[in-house]
Amino acid sequence: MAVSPPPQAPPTRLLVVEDDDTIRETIAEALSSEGFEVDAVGSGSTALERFKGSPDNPSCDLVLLDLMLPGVSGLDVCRYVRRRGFSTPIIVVSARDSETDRVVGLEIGADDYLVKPFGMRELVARCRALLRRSARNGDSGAKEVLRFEDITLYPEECRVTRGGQEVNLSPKEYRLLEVFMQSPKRVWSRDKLLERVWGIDFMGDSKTVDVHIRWLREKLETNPSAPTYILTVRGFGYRFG
Amino acid sequence: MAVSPPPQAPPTRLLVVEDDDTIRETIAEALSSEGFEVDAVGSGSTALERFKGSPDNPSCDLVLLDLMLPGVSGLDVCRYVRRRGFSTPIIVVSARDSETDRVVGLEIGADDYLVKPFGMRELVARCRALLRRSARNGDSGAKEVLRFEDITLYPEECRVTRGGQEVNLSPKEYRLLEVFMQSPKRVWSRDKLLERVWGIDFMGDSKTVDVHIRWLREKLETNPSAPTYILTVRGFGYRFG
DNA sequence: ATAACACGATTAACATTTGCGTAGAGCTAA
DNA sequence: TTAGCTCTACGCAAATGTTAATCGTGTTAT
Repeated sequence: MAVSPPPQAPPTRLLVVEDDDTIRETIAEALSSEGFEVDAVGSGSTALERFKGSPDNPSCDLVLLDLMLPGVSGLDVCRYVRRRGFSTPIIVVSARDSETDRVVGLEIGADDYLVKPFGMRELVARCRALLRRSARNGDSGAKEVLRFEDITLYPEECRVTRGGQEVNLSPKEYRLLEVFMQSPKRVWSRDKLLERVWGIDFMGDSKTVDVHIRWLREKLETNPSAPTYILTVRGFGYRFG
Repeated sequence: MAVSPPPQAPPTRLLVVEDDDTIRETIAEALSSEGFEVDAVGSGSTALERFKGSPDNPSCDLVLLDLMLPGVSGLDVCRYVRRRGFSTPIIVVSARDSETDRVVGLEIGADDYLVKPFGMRELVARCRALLRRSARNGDSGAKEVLRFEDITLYPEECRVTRGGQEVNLSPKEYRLLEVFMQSPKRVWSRDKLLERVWGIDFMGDSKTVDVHIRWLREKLETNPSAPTYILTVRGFGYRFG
């Protein structure tokens, strides 16, 4: 397959729910080292907080859920998540090994049921398989059009307009703008931008960002030397809006 | 007013691939009694015949695949199915129990890996869970004629015309055009196209896409070097329209 | 206030990537 | 066999990305 594409997509976010500190850490580490962004919590109630928002805007892309939790059990979490309308993929992880346990877990809305102890390679493979399946169904593909004042960015079409006029951006310029528009007002350091747009393995100078910002301004701003969209925050970086 | 007939959903069709007659019968019976339509075959080569058609017209909705088959192995079947671009859910069923076996199975494109012996209730639960997850794809059967300007694509007949004139496309060219026409304006990266048209485990170069795009333009465009249908989006991929 | 300094802006030279077009080899089916 | 399809390889040209040197401007210490 071709060279992996630059990180135009934000990293996949996994929620790990497990009360045993050792296991939780092991899992979190294994998944992090595979490039996932891991949010590891130790209780069901904390897990529930991650699903307070709208199902259209889930705070994670996949849940690893231990069943035997003190207080709010894993089954409760699963039920709650589904009842609230989230279709986030869930892999249940449990020491309970009976067929009935598995069936109940799956029927309650989990996508997979993995019995402890298990190997990290299998865990990762199952996560990947499930994410692959979910991605294909476009659950996560609902990229919304981003707007700010008279600027519009169409993620599906890699296209930007200002005041209805097409703006022709290079890939780096486009991704910079995309990152900016995904969180207006937020200040981005050069390093964070490099990480988001160029990828973690970029080894060059952070000054590179300056140049691309300049070019982006050239194409977006009315007066590139007195920008109104992409603002400089001296000593910190840049922000949009 | 007449009573409207109950909206009858077509039954879910499962393909069971298992060489052991007893096991195959047991599985087929268990699944039939759950309301599934079961197509049980005893060899890999027979299974392959079920995937001769177009990925948009799969002959089944889920595959239960034994790995240890005489002749064409289960892994071969899985690989073939994915390589041809089918996204049909696959549950691998195997006596092989090592973590490596499972990881390989999942990485090759299976959605789940179930170790023999297993209970029928769990099997059914896993089928249901997987179908539930895949269901969002839902539009199996839509098969509408796709039009854009003077180009028309007839999915049922795998046929394309431009200005009423028949355009003779190879399978890859046809699939490419089909993917494009299913979402006009949308930008497709080479990798995404490989995934959609070639299947997830295609191991070749993404430059391959370029060449097929070239051929497609050759047959579709008035001036292939100045395309008006299939446009290049430098740094991102291609788009239609 | 002003000089020294730090940081960002700007530009141009240079390097790399990307896409196009072509040719040819491997494979399969008629 | 021939013919069609698929994939890989290579060279070219243009677009894009990176580096580095210089210029401006705001900040700070004296």
